[in-house]
Amino acid sequence: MRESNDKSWFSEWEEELPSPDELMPLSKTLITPDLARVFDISPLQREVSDHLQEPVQSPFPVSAAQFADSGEENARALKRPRLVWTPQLHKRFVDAVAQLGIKNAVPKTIMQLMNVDGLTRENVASHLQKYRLYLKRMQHGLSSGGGEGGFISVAAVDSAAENLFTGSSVPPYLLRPNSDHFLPFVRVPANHHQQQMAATCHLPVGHFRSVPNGQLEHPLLSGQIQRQLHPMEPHLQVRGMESLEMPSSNASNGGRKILTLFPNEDD
DNA sequence: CGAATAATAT
DNA sequence: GATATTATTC
Repeated sequence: MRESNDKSWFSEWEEELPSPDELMPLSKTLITPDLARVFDISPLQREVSDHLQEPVQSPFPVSAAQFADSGEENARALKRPRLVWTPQLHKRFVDAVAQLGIKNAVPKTIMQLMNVDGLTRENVASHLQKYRLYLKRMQHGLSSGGGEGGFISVAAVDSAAENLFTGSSVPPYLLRPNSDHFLPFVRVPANHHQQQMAATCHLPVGHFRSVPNGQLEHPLLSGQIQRQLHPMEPHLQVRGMESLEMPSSNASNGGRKILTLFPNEDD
């Protein structure tokens, strides 16, 4: 309808627009440098993909940590965000525990060895509690199993995992990374010298079908790439068919095949 | 320190 | 709304 004299008001409108350098850049932080310093917020929040040895930076999304301000109850009011145990952080944790040995692996020493900025003893204590529960259940789950010769036969498989694999439903830990259901992890003699951690589980034979390259395919695994199996073993992941290995000797125990999942190489 | 329990997050 | 994860309590 009214197209004709739009040019004039548009020009006026355009005149009043702020110039480019009057605009706050999209990337500009909303936290002033002063505030950042006071609350120990790193300006760039480097990725934690650090080179080994370097202290890990604060694992918190926004690390509102040190209440080093001029004594106000203000400081007490600020609560730090929940810690997220990323695989990197967890790796540090596991390494620290392993390095300390079971005797000295208590929250305080673990925390010190981890050397992570902003990590508290309580953080570690909480995680350690969960980690111990995991270890306990894992030990309980696979008590006996004498495996030599390529593969370990797992006597007792975690009941939840067993049931879910036996039934026709898709196992939840392949769908939901955060499920507490887990596969039992065992030490498996690797091809040559060293042992390595691996997860084994039983799968119904009928669900497999052979594919030309000699490997086996399973409907629950196809398309499942880079899926974490258990929060306590974040480095163990299903990697499509590449991680599927079948012991021909063990091929038929009770109508099951044993699937072995190996951890990723990268670290 | 660690188990139990509460509080959040998904 | 249940479950998993993290925090807090004792």
